[in-house]
Amino acid sequence: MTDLHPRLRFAPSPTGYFHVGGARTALYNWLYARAQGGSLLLRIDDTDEARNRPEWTDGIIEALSWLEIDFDEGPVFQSQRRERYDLCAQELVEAGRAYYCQCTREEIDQRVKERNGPPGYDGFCRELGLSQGAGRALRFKVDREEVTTVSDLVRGEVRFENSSIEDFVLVKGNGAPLYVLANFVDDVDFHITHVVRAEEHLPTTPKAVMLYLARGEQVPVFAHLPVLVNESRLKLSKRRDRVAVEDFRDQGFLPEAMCNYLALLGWSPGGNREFFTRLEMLESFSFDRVGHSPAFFDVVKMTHFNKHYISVMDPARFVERAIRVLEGTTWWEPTEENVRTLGAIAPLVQERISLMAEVVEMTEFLFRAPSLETLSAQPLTAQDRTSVEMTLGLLSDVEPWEPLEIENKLRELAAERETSLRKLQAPIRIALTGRRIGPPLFESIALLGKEETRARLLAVLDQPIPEG
RNA sequence: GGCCCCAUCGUCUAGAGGCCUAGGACAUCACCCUCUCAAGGUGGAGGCACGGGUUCGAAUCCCGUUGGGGCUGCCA
Repeated sequence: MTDLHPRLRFAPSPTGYFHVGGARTALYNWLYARAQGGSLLLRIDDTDEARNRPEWTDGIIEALSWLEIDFDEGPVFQSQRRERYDLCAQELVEAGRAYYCQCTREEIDQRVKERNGPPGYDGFCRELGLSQGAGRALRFKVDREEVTTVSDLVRGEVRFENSSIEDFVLVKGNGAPLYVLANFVDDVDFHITHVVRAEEHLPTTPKAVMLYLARGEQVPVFAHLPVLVNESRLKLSKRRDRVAVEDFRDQGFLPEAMCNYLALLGWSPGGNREFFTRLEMLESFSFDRVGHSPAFFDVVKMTHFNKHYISVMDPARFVERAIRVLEGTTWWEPTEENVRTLGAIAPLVQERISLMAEVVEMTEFLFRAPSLETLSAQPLTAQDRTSVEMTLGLLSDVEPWEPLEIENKLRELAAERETSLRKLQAPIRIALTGRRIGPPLFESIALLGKEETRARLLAVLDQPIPEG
């Protein structure tokens, strides 16, 4: 428990995509370890073979690296440490701290019903002296008279009456170790000093503490983080809620935005600032500033962080990322000219979008003309047609072909037609981009080039005039 | 049911007895700016769950109530 060199671990269970709650836990572990000059271990808690899959492990590791959460050691796989758990179990039996039990779930429930008492195991096999055998689970002998205290950096001392804790299972009937046992053995073997995890683990923590005490090991310090909840204030669940880090990444969330948002979900450095670099978070992080109540995972607010980080991103890096997004379309060709065009429009796009995926709809018009369907879905009024026709005539005189010149011409036209630039630009934008919103029009026209602009304006005039 | 945790605007939070007529951010509404959108500016609405204490003084401390959540698995 020496604070000079704390040792922490993040121990996800590979039962699905990487959960944002897991990401938050990993981040807090990382923040504390780095802030204290300690070390961080990655452990894969894959003791439940029925629910784990190797590809999930790969996904978790990949997502962690994407979030720039790095580890000093690991990954360590619990599935490969079976003999350590078996040995510990055996020693617990020899020391009289654990015993084999052959009760089935049905039998236990039946007895609960008969005695009409509290649910849970009643210690039926405690004094039977059963030996190891097929179908027999190993249970820890809880000292009913004692009180177990958990020292938590977030919540202080939490007391549990042992009488409220049943003789819990350490090893399954098929010989497979359970979380409490494997977790304890590993944390001891790897000299873990600080256990940082979500609050849902708090009720089982006294079981771990009992194991430490029974084996005469130094009990680590715990830090239980508030759970993340959905809009119904229920714990975020993989089944019900949108929680996969991979999904957010694919949609165009930036790792720095996610980390910044997640850091502030349950922790606050105080004051009114909300944007923090990793270094700044690290400098002010501490568990005594972690909140105690469940926090709503708000994608809308995270999107706000994302928009900010996109807008301040290094332009070259933005273009790089934008290209990766465009590579997912059918029409993007990575020619030198296209990359140059993208680079030119990039700053205007960068300050507008919230998600990287929006690059597609913001830039598509530069690489291909709007389809006939798109145009016919937004028919021009007679007035708009005249505007487009006049624009067409005007634009051939523009020299040089620069945004400012184009703007001046269109302003003149608006004045001439006694309309606002606002109204004038609308049909032109539709004709050129097929959309009502997009990057600033004059820059867009300039980038499109005189010929392409003319061609698209002519194309829209070719559209049939709607009835009425 | 039992055990544990928690409780400030819709949301995330600041607040560690007087600085609070409770601050910020997201979301929301109005207005301004404006070639669309975005950004920006100004302003508005919106909260200390309730009841008792303690104290000269409580969002802050204590107790209770209510409410919410977590766990209650031979999952993690």
